[in-house]
Amino acid sequence: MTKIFALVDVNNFYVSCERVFAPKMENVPMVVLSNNDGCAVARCAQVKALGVKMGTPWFQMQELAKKHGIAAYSSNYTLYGDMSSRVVEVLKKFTPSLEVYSIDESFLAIETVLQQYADPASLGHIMKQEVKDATGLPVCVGIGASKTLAKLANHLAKKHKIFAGVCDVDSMPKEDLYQWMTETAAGEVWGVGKQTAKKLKELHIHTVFDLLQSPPQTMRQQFGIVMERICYELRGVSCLQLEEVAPAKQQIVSSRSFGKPVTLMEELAESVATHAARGAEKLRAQKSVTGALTIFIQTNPFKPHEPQHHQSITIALADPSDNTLMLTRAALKGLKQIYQAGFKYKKAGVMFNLLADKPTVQQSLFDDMEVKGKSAGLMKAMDSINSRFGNAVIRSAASGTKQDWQMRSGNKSPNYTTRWDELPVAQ
DNA sequence: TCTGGGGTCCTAGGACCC
DNA sequence: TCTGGGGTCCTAGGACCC
Repeated sequence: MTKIFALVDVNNFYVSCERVFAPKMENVPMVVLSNNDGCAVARCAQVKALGVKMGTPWFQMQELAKKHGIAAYSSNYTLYGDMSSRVVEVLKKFTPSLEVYSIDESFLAIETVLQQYADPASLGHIMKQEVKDATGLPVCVGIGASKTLAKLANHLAKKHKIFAGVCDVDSMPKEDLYQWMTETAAGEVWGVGKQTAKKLKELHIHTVFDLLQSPPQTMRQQFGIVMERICYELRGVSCLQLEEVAPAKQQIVSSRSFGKPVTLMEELAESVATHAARGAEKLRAQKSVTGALTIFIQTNPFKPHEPQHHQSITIALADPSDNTLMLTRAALKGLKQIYQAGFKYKKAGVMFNLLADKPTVQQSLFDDMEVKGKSAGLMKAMDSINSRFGNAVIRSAASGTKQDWQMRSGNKSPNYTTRWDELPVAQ
């Protein structure tokens, strides 16, 4: 059966969540601010129209805020997480084949349920209405033969009123789709960021339609495997599967910027200990243990004239653990190694490396162990992890570069080997 | 001891996503 | 004065081993 993907995405998610509980804000221009009320992480439609970009520092938009009466809310991630789950519950009633892609987006495989509806767009409109009724949140729905096309459709649904929030590029006449693609910049495509868009422009690829017409194999040579996949996906060849079961995290990070610069070891220790504990909670929530953790502290990169100190250290644990006390102790031990008095620190955090079979040990600390040279240190770290997890696992699963894989598997790509064989020859 | 090529593994960092 | 937090994947190139 031909695959059909739907992407359901909440409009201005954080702002919409706040508005559900503050209806009087419905028509007031507003933003939601990051931690420490530092910068805008969500903007309503009106504020977007004023040209305020994602991540704009709040202090930089004071004048604009005064002029247009922009309200600012501090973020409440517990609320957003809860609202997110409610949306997913509503969508799961349509099909269990659902991938929660982010806090405000889900992909659904809808080909098996389509016969119950007049057409895909009708299904989209019903989803939209049911989410609105159950949660109060407005969503847009994009429908297409690949995830990338569903993303593109969702973009069109959001941007052009004519779609009324639901756009199905799969049922659309080809001339119409090509017209929309001609009117949409290549940089809007999922996976094409700023740098890539710039490079594309140099090759006179400006619009989505231009990109569609570029041969995938050629694009692979110029941009790599990610771009090749994008090109196929735009042509309706689905290369990205629905991931219904969220894979376990490969790393868990807890970090925060400080409201004010921090110079004292004790204050950093307090922060690092908190992050270790938070990370440990996340670990236990996904039933994982970590074999190594990285502690990092940073000065303010926005003040390049001030002395900068970005330092991190990775510690291999004697035993993989999810224990708060153990992890906190290790984190503080690491902090002591990298802390230097006299710097104004602006951020601190802890990262857990979860891949027992693919450890990332940059710099290891071993008591009573003289490590000569980087490589010797790494090998000792590897050996110490090997001895706990078993050699076979680590050695056989060691990561490979593209070149390694090409040699091992006969010039196939590492992550898409099975899929690759299924791809039809491009027209 | 010197020399070189091929294979392997890892790091660092870029780019992207929300 | 004030500038988010949490992720993934890919690649170039260095270090090392045989």
